[in-house]
Amino acid sequence: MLKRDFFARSVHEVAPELIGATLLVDGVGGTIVEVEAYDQGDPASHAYGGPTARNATMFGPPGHAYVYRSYGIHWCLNLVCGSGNDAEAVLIRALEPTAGIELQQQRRGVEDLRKLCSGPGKLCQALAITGKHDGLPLDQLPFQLKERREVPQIVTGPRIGITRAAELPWRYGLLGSPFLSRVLRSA
DNA sequence: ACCGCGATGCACT
DNA sequence: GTGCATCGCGGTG
Repeated sequence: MLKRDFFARSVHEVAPELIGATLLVDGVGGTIVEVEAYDQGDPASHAYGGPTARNATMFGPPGHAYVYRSYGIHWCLNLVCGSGNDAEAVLIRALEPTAGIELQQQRRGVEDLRKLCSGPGKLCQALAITGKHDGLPLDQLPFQLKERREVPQIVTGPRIGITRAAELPWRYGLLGSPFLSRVLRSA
């Protein structure tokens, strides 16, 4: 299990190490295959411009979940990193489903495994992550984060769906995975 | 393969 | 009022 110390480092160290780790919420989830890093002073980050009610969790201690509503419809999950109060977080963008697949299919209304968790909004729907998870510690139920066993091959590229600082190659993916939100070519 | 759009909430100007 | 760290659908190559 990943402990809080794991997250108490620069988001740029933590983000690539999350590829291959296992994320479960109430026993449902899979292998992390795609993430994005957002750091302090990043114009694309919710924390850019200082603390607000929405981003308060990002300014709190590492090892906690930051969950926000996206486009009024979806939820997105971040894992807070850094030494504390420095507003760094990793956006979880895609999983390869491995646990509770039937439940995920039911929640998503789709059968195709590649469509269950291939996007930040999709995986929150599949794992039933909502605003009530915002601020919860990652080393306690309902969360379970398991360290990867082997170092996977990782591809980097620009982040997705942002306009500011879009050129920064802070998206990390598992090489060749069919469960990514979009194809990732080396940058 | 890409492009446009609507749904819907809320932080911020 | 504007702009999103999105998704799914329908249109066009």
